[in-house]
Amino acid sequence: MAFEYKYPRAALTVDCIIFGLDKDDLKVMLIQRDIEPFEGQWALPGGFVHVDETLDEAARRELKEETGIRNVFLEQLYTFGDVNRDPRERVVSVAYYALISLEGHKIKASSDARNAAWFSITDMPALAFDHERIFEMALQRLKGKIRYQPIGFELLPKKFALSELQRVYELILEKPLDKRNFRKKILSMDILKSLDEIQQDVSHRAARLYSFDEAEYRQMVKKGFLFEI
Amino acid sequence: MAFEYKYPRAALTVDCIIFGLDKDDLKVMLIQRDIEPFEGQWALPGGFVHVDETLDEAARRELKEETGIRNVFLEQLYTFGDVNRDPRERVVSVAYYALISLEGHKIKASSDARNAAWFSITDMPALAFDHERIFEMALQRLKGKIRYQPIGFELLPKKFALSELQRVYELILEKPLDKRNFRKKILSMDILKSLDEIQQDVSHRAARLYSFDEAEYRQMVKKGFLFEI
DNA sequence: ACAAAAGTGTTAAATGTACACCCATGC
DNA sequence: GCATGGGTGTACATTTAACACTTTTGT
Repeated sequence: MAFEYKYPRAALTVDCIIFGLDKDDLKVMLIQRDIEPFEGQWALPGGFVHVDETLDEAARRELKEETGIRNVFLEQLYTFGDVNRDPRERVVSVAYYALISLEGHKIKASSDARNAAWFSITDMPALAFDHERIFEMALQRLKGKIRYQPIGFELLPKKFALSELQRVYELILEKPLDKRNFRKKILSMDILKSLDEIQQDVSHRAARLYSFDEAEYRQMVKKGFLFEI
Repeated sequence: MAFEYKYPRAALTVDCIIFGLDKDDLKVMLIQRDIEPFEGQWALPGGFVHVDETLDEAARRELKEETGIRNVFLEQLYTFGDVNRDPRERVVSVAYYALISLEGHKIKASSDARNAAWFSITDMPALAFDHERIFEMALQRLKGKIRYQPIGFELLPKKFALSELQRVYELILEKPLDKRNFRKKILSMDILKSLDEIQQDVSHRAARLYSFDEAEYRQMVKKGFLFEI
């Protein structure tokens, strides 16, 4: 069976930049290609958009297939449509980025036989296609967005210490932040629930744990609140 | 001649939200559809992406065909890919938004026979397809972006008065701004060139004209400057 | 002379920034 | 007892916000 059109059509794919926080390291999941073109090179996970699924659905499907993870932060980044970005034929790719925590649950890197691995964003290999450009744009988006949207939490487990949150910001913004000022600012927003729990298994004084109060945040946004670090 | 593929492929289009500033009115260009579906309804200008042009090129081509204008601010907004957004078949649309000034040069609304017109954003008709959603997102983007990127100038002629710039901000942010504070802030950034020219043909004291100093702005950004209103 | 918008400074309040020590815990 | 990070307050600097009158020009 074949499908016929009057004019040539581009193939449509989604590519995912999956950011995962692993202790003090921000990492990205890459897959080693096992076919030409760019055989053996690392690339962003992705695949074709089915004709009966939305773009978001396609991205979530890919994400699930590659990492087994559902219900994570996933947002459309940009659509890349240079004519020769794929040497085989015209391929337009809608890029998404996801934020997940690698702490606690082990995130499998790929469900099938393909070679997949996490790379620190400071130590990336050469990437196939225009994936370096996609990666750069994702980093820029993350850097910009973390300052005025509460997405830093998405890289942490549900329950986290303030110092962990601070480290997320320092990693992404690439500059040190003052501990007291950071705490003052983030707590003054009243979007964190202070839990009656503390860190476990640390070899020093255990920190109090907090969780992001999304319901409260939404309420406040309705009333005109603007998150800003 | 026909083109055959193993799997069904979505059609790929670009849609443009063309914002034009007309005195105190922010307007959007719409085209009245002359074929089904949604015949007679208003829609965003747009069309198919050719297989040998990039997405940006497709958007600029559409823009030129509809308004005759080149060299304007044009930026990708978002890609819309709901399965049934077009009742005929699967169509994925990459939306772009453009900012232009309607002052001075008369911008033709459409080059061909189609019925095209400018609508104030506060007085929009029902739109075809999911174009209302696209329009809403474009407005949101504009609202957000104008605060931290120097794009307000794009809605004005090259030479403009500070009060005109202020009105752009007031229109888009939907709130009044203090004249003295606004001037202080924008002038303190040193991204405006003060011209030795004044407004012509106004029936009151003529204001000094300014122009956006893009070269200077780029320099400053390199050194870490962040535009913010 | 009046209508319309241009242009101009000061003050108080709020916010941001810099900074250092004691505390609790595990080893 | 010492190493490690947790937790806390204040003073100063900067930024924002509120506010009203004189000037210029065209009619």
